[in-house]
Amino acid sequence: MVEGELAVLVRHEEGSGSRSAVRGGTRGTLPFAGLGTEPPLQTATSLVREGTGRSATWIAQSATLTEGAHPAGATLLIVYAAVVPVGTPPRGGSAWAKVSALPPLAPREAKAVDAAVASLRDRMDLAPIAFRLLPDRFTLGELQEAYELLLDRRLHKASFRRALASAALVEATDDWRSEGRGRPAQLFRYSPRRRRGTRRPVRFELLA
Amino acid sequence: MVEGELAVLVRHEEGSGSRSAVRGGTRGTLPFAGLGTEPPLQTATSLVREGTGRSATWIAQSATLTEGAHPAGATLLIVYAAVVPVGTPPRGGSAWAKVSALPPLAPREAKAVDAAVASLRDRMDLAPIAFRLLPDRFTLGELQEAYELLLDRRLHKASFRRALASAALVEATDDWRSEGRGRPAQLFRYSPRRRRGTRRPVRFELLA
DNA sequence: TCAATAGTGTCTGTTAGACATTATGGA
DNA sequence: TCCATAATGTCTAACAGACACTATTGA
Repeated sequence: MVEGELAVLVRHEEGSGSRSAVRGGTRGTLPFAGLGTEPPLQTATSLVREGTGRSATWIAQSATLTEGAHPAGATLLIVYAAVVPVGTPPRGGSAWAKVSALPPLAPREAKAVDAAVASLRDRMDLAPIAFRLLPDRFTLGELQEAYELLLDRRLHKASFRRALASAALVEATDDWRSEGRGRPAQLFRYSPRRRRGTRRPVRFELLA
Repeated sequence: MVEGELAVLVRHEEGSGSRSAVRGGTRGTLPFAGLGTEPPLQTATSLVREGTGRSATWIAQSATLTEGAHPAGATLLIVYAAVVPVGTPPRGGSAWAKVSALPPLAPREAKAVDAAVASLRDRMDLAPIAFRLLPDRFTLGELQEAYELLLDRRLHKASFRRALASAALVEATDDWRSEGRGRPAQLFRYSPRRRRGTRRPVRFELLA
């Protein structure tokens, strides 16, 4: 997450002659490794470590793509979506690129980004992904922003906090953070207490 | 769907000597084809046609597995979940096997079934999967059974119908079907009218 | 007439969203 | 003091689930 937007780790290609020069900026590539003997989940985990110096706070397979060209010449691309907290600095010549302002990517890599973002959105109400985007301690405003980012819509503040409180997912700390003008916000920690209480009601409205 | 339960198309292996004889019944294999030049979605679509003689009413990629042995010796298995209406007869030596009573499968194929079922359950409220399990015309009781099967829980009849009516997803036909004793049930057709009306509220309760 | 199943009407507790108000800091 | 932001209390409309009831068939 960068400036309130989802961001992806990209490595900008070395300018290898005029061939790789493309209108709209330098080309980028996503973290990639060939399929070896180890499980691909382990490979993905290592790629996160190499690119950020820390472990992902959430990771899952998103899709497997076969259509479109890939820079490394692979015939098949297993896509993983991994999450690290906001503010994690990139390492090893990589950089964060907001998903709304990606550098030019190979067609298949652009699809990979779409699939990864889609899988975050699809799974966010089955896994605490929003919390994984935040540091250990956060304000409720920050948490709501993370949810709004993943849901791609505005939420009602009072409703959001009521539902959060009734789910007993966060624990207040004694610290407050002052951010410019207004009243300081209390810092919270993710500390789930309940176990799968209510079941979600059937929702027909989302069906085509 | 067979007898109110999800079922998978399996081909029972020929008894090739005592080696393949396994306690618990003959071994089975899932529909499979090697990765060729065509997109795997197209391969999956063809496999459904070969196994059922008709096109899938819904299909999507579920997972890509690398761990565990696979009968055809593949190093990697791209799993697709496809749906056909209840009552579709198997073809070409295949048979329907209820997911609760599968024949012995290779470890990776057992995982494939789990992944396919999980992807149906995960996506059912974003795609009209329950309707795809039913024939063109169905009773509301049958529809509710399909939903209960996918949700793995009982639903309240009046609530189910109220929500369905307000979503304007089905259209009544003039036909009724008498099934044994009681009052005949009216037949309905899937005929969605609304387009993404209400948004689903944030659900914290499902998060660990 | 009885039994069994389909379909509905009504009530109630819960809750999402709107609105207003208080709390607490900086300028 | 004013302003900006956090946090919270109250009201209301919507709705899920419970229950009871009517409707319509076969036995």
